[in-house]
Amino acid sequence: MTIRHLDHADTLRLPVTGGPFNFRHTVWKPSHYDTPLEAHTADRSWRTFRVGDLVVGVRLMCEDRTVVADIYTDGDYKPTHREWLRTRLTTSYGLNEDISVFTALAEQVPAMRGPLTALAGMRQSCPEDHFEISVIALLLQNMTIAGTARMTRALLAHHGILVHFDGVTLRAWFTPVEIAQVTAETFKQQDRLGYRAKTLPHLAAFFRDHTPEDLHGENLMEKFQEIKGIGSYTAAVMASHASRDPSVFGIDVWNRKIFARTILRAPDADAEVITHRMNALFPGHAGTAALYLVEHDYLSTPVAPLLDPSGISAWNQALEAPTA
DNA sequence: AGCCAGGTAATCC
DNA sequence: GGATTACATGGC
Repeated sequence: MTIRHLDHADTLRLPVTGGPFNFRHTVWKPSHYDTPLEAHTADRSWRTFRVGDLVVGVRLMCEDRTVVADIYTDGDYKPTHREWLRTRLTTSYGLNEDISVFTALAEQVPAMRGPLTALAGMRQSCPEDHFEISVIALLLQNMTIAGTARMTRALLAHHGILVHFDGVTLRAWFTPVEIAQVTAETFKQQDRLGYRAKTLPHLAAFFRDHTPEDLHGENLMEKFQEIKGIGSYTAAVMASHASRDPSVFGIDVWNRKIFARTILRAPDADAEVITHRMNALFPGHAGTAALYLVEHDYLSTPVAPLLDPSGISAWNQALEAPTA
């Protein structure tokens, strides 16, 4: 179990455009389950990224209308990496996105009053790339959050990269190329993915052979669902998060009840009814509305609460333990 | 001890 | 077609 120590290599100052910005609720989402990929305190966040072969640790803070990203790496950091990271971070957290159209629509909907007030300026976040978010969506299929978190830890412990930077210990994703030769049997026996094990090699091959850019828009969604084990939910999570399509959201048995309760004032409802209602209320922005409804629902009882700064060392020890 | 979970595809009428 | 069921797993 080797650990890689990443050194400070750069500081990026990323301007925020497009109206109000809520740093904390953009970078840390109350509904997101705990992973070794990131850590958050009240005013700063740490997150790992892959830039191809390069492994990068990022510490994020916010000064007024600027996100300050300190970059840590142990590789050969080149100017192209700087530009790639500038683009990746700006896109991942929607720093250049204008959500005023959504806000104007939401102000007309009583059910959105609470979410808008509490979360004003929150934007979609997806530090994962298309492959990584697809793995997460795959692990969410028909599984409890505890089970999804367990499988995520197993995959990252066995196939990811353990890193230490700026006083925190985290893991970084594997790339499609790095797990291309891992068999479904290994994912099943070693990582305990259950029936999802069969899908992961296809996911890796898909994103090894296609860049999301050359399969844009609906074409990507359609091609993606040709993979056995990838259905409308997993594809929608990829589209709404990594492709950042504000009109799309994946419906599952969990958020379905949240939407039914908040929008339809019912304990539950058919997915088709919810989709129709959300699209009618928020044409072109139903995905953003879904994001606000879910995060507001979890704001008072977050799945993975913010760490106290003194809690970071305990976090580190848990990850560095051999069984992590 | 069972259920069943932030789905999907195969099978059945 | 739409309804029903198997799929793997382990936390509660």
